[in-house]
Amino acid sequence: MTQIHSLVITNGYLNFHKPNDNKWMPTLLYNAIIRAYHVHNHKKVLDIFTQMLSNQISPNTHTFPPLLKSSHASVVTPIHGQALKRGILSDPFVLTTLLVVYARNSRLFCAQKVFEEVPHFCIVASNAMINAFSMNGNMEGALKLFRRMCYRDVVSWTTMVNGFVVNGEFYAAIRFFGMMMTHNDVVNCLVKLNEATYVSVLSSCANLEGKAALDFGRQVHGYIVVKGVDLGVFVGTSLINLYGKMGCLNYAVNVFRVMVVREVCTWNAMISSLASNGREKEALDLFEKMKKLQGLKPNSITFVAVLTACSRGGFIREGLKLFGSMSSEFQVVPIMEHYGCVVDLLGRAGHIQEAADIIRNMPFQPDESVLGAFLGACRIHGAIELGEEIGKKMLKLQTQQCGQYLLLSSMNAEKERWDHAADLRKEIVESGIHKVPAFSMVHLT
DNA sequence: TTAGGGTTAG
Repeated sequence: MTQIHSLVITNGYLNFHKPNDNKWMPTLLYNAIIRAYHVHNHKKVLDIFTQMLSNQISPNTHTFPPLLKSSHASVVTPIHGQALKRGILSDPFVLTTLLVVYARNSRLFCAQKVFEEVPHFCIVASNAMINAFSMNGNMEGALKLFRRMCYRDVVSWTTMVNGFVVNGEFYAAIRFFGMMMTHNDVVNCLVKLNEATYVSVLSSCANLEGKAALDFGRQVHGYIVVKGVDLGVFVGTSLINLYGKMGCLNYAVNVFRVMVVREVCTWNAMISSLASNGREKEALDLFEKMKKLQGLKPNSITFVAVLTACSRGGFIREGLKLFGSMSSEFQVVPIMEHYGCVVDLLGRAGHIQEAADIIRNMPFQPDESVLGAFLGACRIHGAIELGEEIGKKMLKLQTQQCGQYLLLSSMNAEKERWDHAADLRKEIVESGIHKVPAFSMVHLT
């Protein structure tokens, strides 16, 4: 990439207008380079754009989409200004990209303002705006716009279903999918469901508990089979995830077997399913197979899955070995989740000191998930002093989840250290953390 | 040459 770039520069194409050249030539070249950097090394895109301007080459409508998508949040507004200055702010491609980028940076109001500038009804911009609302937690706005649209396509419907999923409204997602299936748009074959639609609805089923969600997911699976939809990576992985979460391991294995193309995420879903259904050893075997037979490179999520398998299966040595190999062998830098797994791994087995050492040597501050795993272990194995040290740290974090503090308090109580237990409860109250009252629900049909 | 929706962990 850099070599091609240098070649173009040394040939002088990017620096001046040659008299008889097509005057758009430098713009086209810059656009091509910006697009290529956007894909391969997006941090350099702004530099190239600056260079373009300093060489007095005019950007056009094709310059802005990859430039905006590569840019840091802090430069979106100045680039917006540039587009305005260049008189290309009525272009739907530029406007839609701006809208998407503002929404991605949680600037919903700016996204809405940009959307209002789109001169005519544009299905792509409208769908992008629906997504902007959903990603910023405003499903009401998304629904209002969806209803107002003069026509909708499969992306409009799927974006709505997915919006409910990312906002945790799984029942609403399933209901909306049901509406979609009976709507004229679909019934009259104006809109054909695609992989993304199935993925969104399967994901909402997987996030629910109970037989009803499993049955619905199986119906969707049946529909996919009847319609002769190829089991692509996305749909296949979603099905494995659904069956794995629902405890139907055999179904998950069957889907995994018939899939022709499997990517890392597919293997991750299968490894996780095995790990969470009591087949930890098979999860680790599959991990070996993935590396050796398929030559695939495990990613961050793969390691969460295998470390979970080790933790649940009590494979301490294997787990520590895997954790140690992450950076050195696979260039995967451990993040909070991995530390959580290792602390859980050691803690469950009663290696409290080693778990504490891991926490002390973390390159960043542990969060409540890591400390919580440790505290749980301290409680089970009666390590009161260490538990207190970590518990105090958690109080300093001032999170609003009180479960773990109460756990610490009960630890003291169990050991009949009532004064400590009482002090801790007092500290909890003073730090403004509230206990969420437990509740149960009865579903009336 | 350009814009919109999707899978995997806890």
